[in-house]
Amino acid sequence: MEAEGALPADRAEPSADGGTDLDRRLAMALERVGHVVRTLQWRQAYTRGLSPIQTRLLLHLSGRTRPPRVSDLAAEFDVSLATVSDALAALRRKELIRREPDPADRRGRVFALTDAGERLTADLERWSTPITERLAACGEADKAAALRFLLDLVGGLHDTGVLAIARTCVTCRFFVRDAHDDPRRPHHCRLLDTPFGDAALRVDCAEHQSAEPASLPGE
Amino acid sequence: MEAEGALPADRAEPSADGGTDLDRRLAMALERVGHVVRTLQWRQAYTRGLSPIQTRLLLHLSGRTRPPRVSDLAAEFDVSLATVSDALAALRRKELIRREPDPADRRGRVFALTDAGERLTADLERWSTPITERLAACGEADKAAALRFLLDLVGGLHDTGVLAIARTCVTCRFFVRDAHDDPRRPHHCRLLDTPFGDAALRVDCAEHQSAEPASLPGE
DNA sequence: TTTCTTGGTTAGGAGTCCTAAGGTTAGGAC
DNA sequence: GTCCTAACCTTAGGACTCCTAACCAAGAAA
Repeated sequence: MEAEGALPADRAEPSADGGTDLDRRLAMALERVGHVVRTLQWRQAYTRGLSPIQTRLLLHLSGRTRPPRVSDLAAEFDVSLATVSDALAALRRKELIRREPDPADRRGRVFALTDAGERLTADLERWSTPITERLAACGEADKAAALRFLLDLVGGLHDTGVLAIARTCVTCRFFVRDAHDDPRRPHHCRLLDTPFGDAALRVDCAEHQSAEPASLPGE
Repeated sequence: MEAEGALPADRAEPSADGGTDLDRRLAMALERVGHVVRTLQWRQAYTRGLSPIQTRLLLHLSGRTRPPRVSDLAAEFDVSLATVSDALAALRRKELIRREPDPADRRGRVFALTDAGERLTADLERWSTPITERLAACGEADKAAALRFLLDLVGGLHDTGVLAIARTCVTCRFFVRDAHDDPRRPHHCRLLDTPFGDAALRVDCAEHQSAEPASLPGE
């Protein structure tokens, strides 16, 4: 945690090492939030005898339409194959997940929750209740703006290669930003052929298809 | 990662397990951001031969006015004394930090960066450049709103006891929200006796003093 | 076939994180 | 002053994360 200057700065002065003061404080705020998320997930998992990555794997497995492979999960969590393989083995020992050869290519293995895994996962999903309870007090417009801001940020970081995986609207080829005049529902999803607003932006859409040429100058 | 419904929902329908759909998606977005922060810090640290908690300790030590004790650091990072003690020992072996008995109470130990530690820390602080670079493209008003939103969230979670430590304006006894009519600088800091706006909100203020009775109904 | 390549697993090592069991120091009681 | 107890920290032991490197197994190509 970096220190802050002696006086509150509210102008955007470009500073010595990259980013304005506001930008750096915003990054610090994101770090604080990240810490909260980590802590909440950890607490939820610990009492159930699970480790952080095991929890994240279970949560990810739940609600996937098609079961992922080891390499998918490694890319998703930005860790090595070995690490995921290890954690998956632990979950298999606890009989929370099932492993099968990928029917499409029998070198690969795909994973799915067992019934016990489903039940536990439903419980783990409650890690966020302290946050959602707190959010209930916030204004809908503020929340929609925050959602859009955060997704634009992760979308941007995905485009610059920082993040390997991002299945959010703002990186999807079906997404058309500000396609409509209606300020309530400016965006458009070409897959569902529906207009929608910031508050409906998806974080992790099952139908997501990457808009690869996002970094090209033309189009 | 929970799955999302088949249609984009932009109304605030209270859902089965706590929180509206928007609230849950916002929590997921915060998780994504947390993942990005973790990943960036990890990458910055790994090539320097440091582990995540070692990095966080170094960053925290830098720019503290008074050197913290082991128990302070444990509370800060929501881990046990043993864990911090361990990581501090590793940093001491690498001669990045110095340990001394607390002059005020010689049971305690206080820690400060060595010169080598200072130099390395200046480098580690650059973990956030991918984020700040991306933020440079965002509007100042959006960033100020996001900063305020995030700090209100961590402030709220601090009040409800989820987070032990929060040295942000919104939890400080010197902070008066919306004290002035000027929409550019509505808030007031009673310590510095200065009005300021959302964009100047601090994340980790050295002068912070906890506003304890925040949870009381009266006042 | 034989070879190359890709997808996973396993082994070994450093580090995180816990609980439990020491060692010091501080502050009272006597 | 001496003893006791509480506070602060360190160490030990164990499960897990995370890496790299070495290893099998199955598809693809020669």
